[in-house]
Amino acid sequence: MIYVRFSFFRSWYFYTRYFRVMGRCENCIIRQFNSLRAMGNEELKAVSESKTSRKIGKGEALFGEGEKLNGVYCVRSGISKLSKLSVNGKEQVVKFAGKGEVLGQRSVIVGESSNLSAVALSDMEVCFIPKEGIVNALHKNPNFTMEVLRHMAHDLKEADDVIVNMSQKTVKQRLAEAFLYLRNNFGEDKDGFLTLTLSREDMANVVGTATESAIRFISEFKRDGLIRSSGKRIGIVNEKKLRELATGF
Amino acid sequence: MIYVRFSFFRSWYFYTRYFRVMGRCENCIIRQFNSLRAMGNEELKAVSESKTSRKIGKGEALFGEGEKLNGVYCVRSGISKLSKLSVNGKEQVVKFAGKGEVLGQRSVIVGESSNLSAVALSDMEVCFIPKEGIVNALHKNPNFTMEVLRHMAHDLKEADDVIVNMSQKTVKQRLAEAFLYLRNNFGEDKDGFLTLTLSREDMANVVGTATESAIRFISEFKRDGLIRSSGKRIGIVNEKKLRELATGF
DNA sequence: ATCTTAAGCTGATAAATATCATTTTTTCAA
DNA sequence: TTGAAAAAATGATATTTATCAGCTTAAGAT
Repeated sequence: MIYVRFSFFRSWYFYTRYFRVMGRCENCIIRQFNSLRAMGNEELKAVSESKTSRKIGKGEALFGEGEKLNGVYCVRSGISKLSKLSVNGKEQVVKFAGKGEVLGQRSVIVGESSNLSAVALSDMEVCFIPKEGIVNALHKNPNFTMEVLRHMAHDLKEADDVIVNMSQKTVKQRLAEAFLYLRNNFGEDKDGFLTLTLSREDMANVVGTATESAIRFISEFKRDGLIRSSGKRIGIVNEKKLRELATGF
Repeated sequence: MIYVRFSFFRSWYFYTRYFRVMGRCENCIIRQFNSLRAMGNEELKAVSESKTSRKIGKGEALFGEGEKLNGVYCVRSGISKLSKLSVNGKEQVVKFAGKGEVLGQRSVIVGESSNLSAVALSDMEVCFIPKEGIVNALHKNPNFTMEVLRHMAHDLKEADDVIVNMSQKTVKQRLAEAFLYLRNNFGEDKDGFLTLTLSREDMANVVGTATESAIRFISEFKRDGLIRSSGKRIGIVNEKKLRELATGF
């Protein structure tokens, strides 16, 4: 008997460790940041019951390019990169997603497999929401659909901006912009370093350049007093100059 | 009396010439190609009554970057480029829109002014649909909203692909790809030339390079027998090789 | 038809960026 | 702590692309 209870306890522990039920969606603060806030009570209840929560370690993948998604991921904490691999093995980071963002929406909506891969850049807590709940709400709740549409419209505009930047700005300008973006979107810690710490390689893949080139410009920025660094961590020293550089004066 | 009738006739002629009522949306074939097909009868009737039709001459603008849009444009014929200007005056073409496509949707949905400008690359016939009809349908008809969402999801995926191409492919590769794209999407005429004829400058702005560079590669493609040209018109000669070039073998 | 202007083309050169090779530093596991 | 492996940094060089200048051809207006 004792053995049974012990075993039960162990499996319960295991369960909560790897598929933690973090509580009810209705009470989830994260929801306020994304389109799920437009869901009705009934829908939210259904989602809450079908969702599972997971922890993703730094470097682990949420899903890969070309993978068929059976639902979306709602980020509770941590940051993930969304990227695409080319034939020659080079990676391009298309977007970062942090707290409150929903990943995989696009694929679930059009019913295609994902065109991007999602990899955790820091330890993450995410909720997995099976697609049925989403698809159902999309067909029945115009407010929700509208909200999702608004988010997608926003993403599309951002993507257009990235295209223009890619074609019209130099690597140096894009790099400067990337640092400002990282600070605006993910903030900095108490020591004034960017919260999101990226490897030089990742940085290069955001900006769309060779790793060595990224490193060279980062060194140059340091020499010129635009940024400072401690290990991988990078701090913005002269925001004004960085901004001037990024916009081309 | 006769004078009155004559005058009436004249104004009617004027009206149909410049704001031609092309018929009822319910019967419009174009609708089959875009999200408007998901509209209900009532909604379609309202749209049909509020819409106006316009002709746009080659080179004229449908709307400019930063302009506040009071509705969307549905393309009946002709092709338009959607592009963005940078501070230094360089233009980047982000997308082409031909028959059946709806322009300005994104801006109307989020209620922002347009982030892109739309200029006719050939004479166009478009229907202008005031935003009220669209917004109304978006809030009341989940099917329509869903359809718009699907289109936007598709655009977003395409935009992501463009980002990756911009950062990972050479100008030559992107140019080869552009020719294939133009053939796939807008076809070729009876003589085997691409239907959509672009200036070298526009071509460069699609690919994201300097006009001279685009010209150089076009010359090279001609020398290598990949394409041929007659004036501005360009014909694809060796699709296989172009494709190999574009994908990097 | 011709004049004018814009577009297309080409060469020379400069600038930006990638690649390869090597060294230094950091990280992390034994 | 140390030693191996990964990441970062740097130099040398090659490649790609942009810029500038001049020249030719095509197109549109009078």
